[in-house]
Amino acid sequence: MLGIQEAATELGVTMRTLRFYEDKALIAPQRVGTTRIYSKREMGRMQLILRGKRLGFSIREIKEFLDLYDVDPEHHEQVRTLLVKVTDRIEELRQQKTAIEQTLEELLSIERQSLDWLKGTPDGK
DNA sequence: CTTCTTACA
DNA sequence: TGTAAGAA
Repeated sequence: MLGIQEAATELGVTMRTLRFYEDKALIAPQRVGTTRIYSKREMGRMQLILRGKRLGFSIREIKEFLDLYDVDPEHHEQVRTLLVKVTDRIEELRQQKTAIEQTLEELLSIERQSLDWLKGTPDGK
């Protein structure tokens, strides 16, 4: 059981971040009076939240996944939901990748044309 | 001094 | 999410 300061340090986030996710109902640390206590469970959930964020999932998506952790002990529906989200995310990234490649090609084309134009001018360069 | 809440950026 | 302010 850790205090908010220690929990934050261990997770590499700030106390604000922990309170933020609690406000979004992704975690629900115990309370001793008004001070928060972070158990192994909250720490584990935070690890998953942080990873979900790294992978580009929204807080809502992460919450959906996390909530199944309690409702579905065997993690059946949980894994299915995860697979769907992961598949969607992969597709989303592929589209972004294509968009970036197109923009890049367009930019490279302009760069080439500019360079060529410069070659034909007096003080060219 | 540390944590909490609330509000604003 | 950071930061600030006032309470506990």
